[in-house]
Amino acid sequence: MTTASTPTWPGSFGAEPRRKRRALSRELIVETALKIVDTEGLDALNMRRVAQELGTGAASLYAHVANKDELLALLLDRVYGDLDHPAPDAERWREQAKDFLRQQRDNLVSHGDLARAAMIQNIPTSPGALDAAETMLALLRAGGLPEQVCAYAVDVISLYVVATALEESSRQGPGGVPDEGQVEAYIGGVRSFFASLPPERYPMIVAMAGALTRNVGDERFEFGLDLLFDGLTAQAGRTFD
Amino acid sequence: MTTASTPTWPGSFGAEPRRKRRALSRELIVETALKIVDTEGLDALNMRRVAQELGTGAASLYAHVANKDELLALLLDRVYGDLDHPAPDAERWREQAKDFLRQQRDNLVSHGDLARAAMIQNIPTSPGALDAAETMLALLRAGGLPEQVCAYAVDVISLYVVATALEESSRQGPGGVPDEGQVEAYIGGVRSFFASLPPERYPMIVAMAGALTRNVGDERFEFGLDLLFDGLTAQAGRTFD
DNA sequence: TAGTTGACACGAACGGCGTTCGCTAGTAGA
DNA sequence: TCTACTAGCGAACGCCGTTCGTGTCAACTA
Repeated sequence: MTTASTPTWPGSFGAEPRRKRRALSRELIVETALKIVDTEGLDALNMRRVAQELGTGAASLYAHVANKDELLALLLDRVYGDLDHPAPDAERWREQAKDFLRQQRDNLVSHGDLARAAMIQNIPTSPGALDAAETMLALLRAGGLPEQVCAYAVDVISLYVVATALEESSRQGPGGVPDEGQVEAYIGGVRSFFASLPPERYPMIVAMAGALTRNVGDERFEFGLDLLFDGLTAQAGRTFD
Repeated sequence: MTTASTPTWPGSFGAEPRRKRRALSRELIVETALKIVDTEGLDALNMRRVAQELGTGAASLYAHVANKDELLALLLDRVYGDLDHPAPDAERWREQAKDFLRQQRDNLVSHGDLARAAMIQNIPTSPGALDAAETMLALLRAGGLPEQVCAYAVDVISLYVVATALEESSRQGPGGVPDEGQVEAYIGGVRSFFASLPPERYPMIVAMAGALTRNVGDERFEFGLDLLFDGLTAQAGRTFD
């Protein structure tokens, strides 16, 4: 049985004049993928979608990128490459470090929910992520902290940055602009959910519904930074083994 | 065109005596899914696999579970339901809190890389997760910390627990038993990678390769706990607005 | 006991995904 | 101008989550 198909003609009728061969490249693919993540979110990113944006088929991408995981890694590296690295100054290493972390967070948040990809990636091995780790280590060491404290701390701290970036981006929709009212509506929904819980089982959550969903600018993020760096001073004299 | 198919007989030849109708239920599905995650990891969990384990088809599951996301949420709730909740004691709230967090971490790690599902789930709304949050809030309040400090801190802290559980589970393979040598091989691989980096670009990382990959028992996790709780005491007097 | 009915179970299929295979066509060198 | 090579690409494979329409069992009614 031959199925009837829409008639086609191998030649060209002038419409769609067989796209001139594009100079496909890693950079172009990464840039295109990043644009999709920025505007439509990480879930909208797939190989076909990237290829379509470039006017080609998904298969063509595999000549430049091993697989989707590698593409995600390249995306993250591209974003981590956008950082300004401070030269450690022992006098103000703490503010330098905090600024550097704020920068990382802003960078991530400005690219939709790309932070989700960073969260899965357990250990940073890309040049950009390694650069960031190197700078953080240098800053902590400039603060005179013991080697092992720095080693452990750099993990905890970057974890915090990525996780809060993820939380922030999930507050905002997948789309581009944050949309103030939309964020407020989301927060408000969570607040009224907490407030509506049975008070006999969740007395604390109900009573603290307001405090739990408070979202004034970057106060929440800054609190975590203070917490971590205050804890760090307390650990300054710690020795291991 | 009729395609030739392998001959079948609608009746039974005695083999495969048409499985007795199973009493499918939410609990049974969740339990089965959990077993799969435990033994084969989160990636191996899919609706067909669960159904197969229950001797049925994937479609049957959807009568009891809305979709895969709900199944994951139920899985997490099931795991968070296994916690022992301490009654807050103002004299030793700190150790109580730390013990409670250690318990959460052990619980997560004992179920493969289920923590990855917890990481994606941004805000806890399931009974089990809410119970855990309630207990943590009660413990922090028992410590006399300001309301807003507790509210922010409970977020940061549970984030830390889930994230380190994820890190730990990714060290161990997807399989059940941790396998000591396997973990050591993984860590060793990361260490030699760090050590092999160009020292002129990554002087800190190369010099600290040992410290960065040190993995002595739960020392790493405990360090983070100390860091957070020390920071918390430093924030004890903080006011907002 | 025989008939009816409604809830549960399920095979098959749909659309979308990452990835691969093998043909095609454009380009650079002889 | 011819040839060899390489990048590009359509089509297909296998897997996924999910849905649809049908089948089937068990309890209730008469």
